Amino acid sequence: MRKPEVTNSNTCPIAYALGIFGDKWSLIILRDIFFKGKMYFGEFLDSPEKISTNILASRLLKMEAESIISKTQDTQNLSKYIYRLTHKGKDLLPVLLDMVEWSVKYNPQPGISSDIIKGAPENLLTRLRKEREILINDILVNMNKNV
Amino acid sequence: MRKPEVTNSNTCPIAYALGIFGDKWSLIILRDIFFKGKMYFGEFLDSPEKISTNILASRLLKMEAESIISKTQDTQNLSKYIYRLTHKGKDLLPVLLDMVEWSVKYNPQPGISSDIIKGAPENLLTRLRKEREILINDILVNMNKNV
DNA sequence: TAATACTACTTGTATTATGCAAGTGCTTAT
DNA sequence: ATAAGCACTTGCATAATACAAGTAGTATTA
Repeated sequence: MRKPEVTNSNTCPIAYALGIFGDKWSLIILRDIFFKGKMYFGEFLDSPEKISTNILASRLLKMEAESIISKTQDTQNLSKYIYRLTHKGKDLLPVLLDMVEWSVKYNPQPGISSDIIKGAPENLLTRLRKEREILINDILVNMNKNV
Repeated sequence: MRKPEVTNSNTCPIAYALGIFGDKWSLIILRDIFFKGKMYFGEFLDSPEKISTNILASRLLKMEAESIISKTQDTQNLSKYIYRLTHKGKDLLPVLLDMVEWSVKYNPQPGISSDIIKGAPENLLTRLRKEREILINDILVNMNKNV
């Protein structure tokens, strides 16, 4: 991987955002953190999309460099590292939720992504539309509770 | 380019969305349609991001195949084609707006993306938060008025 | 305490996607 | 009739990704 591109602060907002997380794998990782509560390198490898180790490493590095996630050593097991969302990263949840809402509307046979929102799969769409703030709070609160 | 991957209807909503528009160039094109009012192949080539013709052609084809955009011949000039958003495509505006909102918050020196929203650059953030529905309507209404 | 396994990576190579320059075919203006 | 505009396509060099294997530090097991 080459040196992570320094954020171009002179581009338009969309281009700025795309330069940071506008690729498939970064968003898959963010999904796993938000909706699946994942924190470890090995957990990200388990996703059905099958990200490879070098790409995962490069994306984690880039998102850490962009202050979207933080990396800390696991005090319970020093060979593991914990990846968490920063505030800047948590603020990306609306983007992900809009994608979910759009997909639920247009994908004929959607699987449920929000595994972390237990017991509320069928009314997800309703909550996305009418209880957005509450839903966002629920996800953020449940995220790091080792579901 | 290889045959556009058939939409996998069994994936999670995020993966479904990413499979359709989850790459830099598709979203740049959508930005140009939503915020710059672009409609022609040649107009998309003019963006500062400098998309190349083969990539532009492949993305337009894919988004057309996914019913995000439609392609019609320009009756005023038969050598030109007009690309417009379908309803499915217009429903992606919230995703783009969330990206703008996030970028405006975290990019120290943002350029203004919403060229189409004239006379309201400084209170964009306010509108994004408090008048979202009105803003969405404004953008969609102004989009195809050859600004 | 030595050997095995776990965890987070890195490295090398084949494959795929992208960037760039040039060309093609149809339409329109001169 | 000729040239210019427009939307592509094609060929090739370069860059990104996928896949398999290897490495180094920590933890577990015998």
